[in-house]
Amino acid sequence: MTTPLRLESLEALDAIDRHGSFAAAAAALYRVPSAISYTISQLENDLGVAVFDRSGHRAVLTPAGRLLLDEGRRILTATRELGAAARRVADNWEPELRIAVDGLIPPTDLWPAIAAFGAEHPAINVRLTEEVLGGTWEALIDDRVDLAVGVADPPAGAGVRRTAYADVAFAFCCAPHHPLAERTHAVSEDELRSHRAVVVADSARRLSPRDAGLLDGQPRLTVASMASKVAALEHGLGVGHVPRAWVAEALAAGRLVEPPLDRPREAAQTWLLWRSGAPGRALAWFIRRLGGDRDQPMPRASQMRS
Amino acid sequence: MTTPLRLESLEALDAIDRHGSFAAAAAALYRVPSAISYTISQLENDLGVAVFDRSGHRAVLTPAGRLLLDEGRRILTATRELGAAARRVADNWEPELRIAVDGLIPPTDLWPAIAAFGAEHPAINVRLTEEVLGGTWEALIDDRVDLAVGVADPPAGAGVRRTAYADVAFAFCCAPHHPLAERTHAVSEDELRSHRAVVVADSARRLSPRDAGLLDGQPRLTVASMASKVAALEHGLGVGHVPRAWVAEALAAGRLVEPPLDRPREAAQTWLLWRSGAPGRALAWFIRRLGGDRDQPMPRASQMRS
DNA sequence: ATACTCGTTCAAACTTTTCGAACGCCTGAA
DNA sequence: TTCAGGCGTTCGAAAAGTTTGAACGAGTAT
Repeated sequence: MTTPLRLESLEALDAIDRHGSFAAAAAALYRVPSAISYTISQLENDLGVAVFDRSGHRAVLTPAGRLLLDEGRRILTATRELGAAARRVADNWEPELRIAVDGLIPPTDLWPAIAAFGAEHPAINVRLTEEVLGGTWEALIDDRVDLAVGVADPPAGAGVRRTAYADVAFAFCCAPHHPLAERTHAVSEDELRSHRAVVVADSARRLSPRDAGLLDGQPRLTVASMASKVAALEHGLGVGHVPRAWVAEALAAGRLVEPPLDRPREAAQTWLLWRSGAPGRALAWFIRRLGGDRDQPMPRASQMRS
Repeated sequence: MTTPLRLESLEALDAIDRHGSFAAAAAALYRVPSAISYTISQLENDLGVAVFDRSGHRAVLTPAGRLLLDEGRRILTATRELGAAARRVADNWEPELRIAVDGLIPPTDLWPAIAAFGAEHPAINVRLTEEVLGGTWEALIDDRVDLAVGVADPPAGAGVRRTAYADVAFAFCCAPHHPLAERTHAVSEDELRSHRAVVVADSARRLSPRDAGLLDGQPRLTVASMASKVAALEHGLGVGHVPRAWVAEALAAGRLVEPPLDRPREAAQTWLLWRSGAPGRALAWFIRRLGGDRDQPMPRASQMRS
């Protein structure tokens, strides 16, 4: 139940190794050599283990001493880091900020912000997850993430705040060797229904999954992520709407083409969402960086579009 | 340079959380409540952070306090474990024992010994690697492992001790659909030369690789491990000698067959090897368990069979 | 109301750590 | 070889830090 080791002993051990002698360590720690001697013999007493071999003239580490030095340094580092982390928490900085990016947004969109944050606050971890449709919202309200980026039609819900994020424009794509690729006049909804659609599965675990604007009766290929959807489209496995940012390069390179559509899909307004209540400073940093200042409360359910 | 945290503070924090109140923690630590109060306020002073919220009647952890408690417990555990590990090292127990098993020996051969060791000494790590031919020896003399198991023809070398390990009998195998499978009369060396041999690559990184008793001019398929060799033989990719223990099951199940051979390969004597010098107690444990007491010095080079 | 528990504060008793001086040992230069 | 200088230990005295017990105010359960 009692700690058989004092941090000061490890600190002395570290200083001795770092400076080469008891005397030099004493100087470095603003203490007198006998105090270091005392601290080390106290360590040896606590442990019942010889840390230095004093048979020669200069004290030299025993194998056990070596282990204490090496592992002890890890403990010292962890301890200092813990102190610093506690101070950050008290200062309202989260130890880790968890962000979910919706499949609508290419994760690369966030890299500049994350890089900038990392440069400013190297000690705060950022955990990025990718979610789809309802999964993004669910991750937020289940407290699995602190910030949701790029949610298209946030359901009504108390306790969530939001600010506008990007407008996402869609491209209707298929592979160049797909039957629809040669079309010069617009494709009707009826005609579309006979071609397999590639859709991304809702990543919600708990809430009922939502459809992503699908025409009924259309055959589907369901994949797990937007990246897989793009790959499936490129391989000619079907057709589908994809955020333009995901496929700009593939369209330019000719790996995908855009058949004209009778009723093109409208751009979607997407949002930045976070739970209301006092946000931590890391969260505030990201909200400000990604969303600017246009924070607004979630509308009541009656005001939501379905 | 100075540690802004005392282990006793973390211990007090842990006791408070564990027992529910300052008073109960004091009792558990055989101290008086005011001493606990003192220790905690010292922690708060060191850190400049409130650990408990005293606005209510009972003190309750702040978020920073929660972090200190959770992470502090890890530090306490690591510290205690370090003390114990140092004591073991001083007592000549290695913190980790590294064992190389030669490809001749199925790794499962060692599991009973490793399981027994783990039960006796749960705190000592065992690292098992698999090597082939010269690689096993090399791992030992390069100090990448402490013990080599199942080496067939150890080269002469100072500074290595040995004791006999298993005799390994070989089976000459091929797949049932291989041309040699139907043979009823013995296969000559000449004839053998026209069939592809599956051989295991020597895992030595530095020393010149050794051949594994191969007939010159025979086409080869070289694989990385005995397990791959068995798999290759089962798929009919060639023929080869395999330690009987590796293929007993495949032979019984008919996935491999044994064509009769003109000159069957003799069983090989294998050895347990370790560097001479005072062995740690974990090493001694394994030597005793795997090799019994028949430890004998390595013969001089002139006495070695090539 | 009352009795109880909680956590804090304070001065006094106590324990631990640091200091400085003295010592013995070894190394390297003269 | 001697000798100067550095190393690490020991010891008593001084300083610093911790623990104690009593007193207190504040909340809770009866």
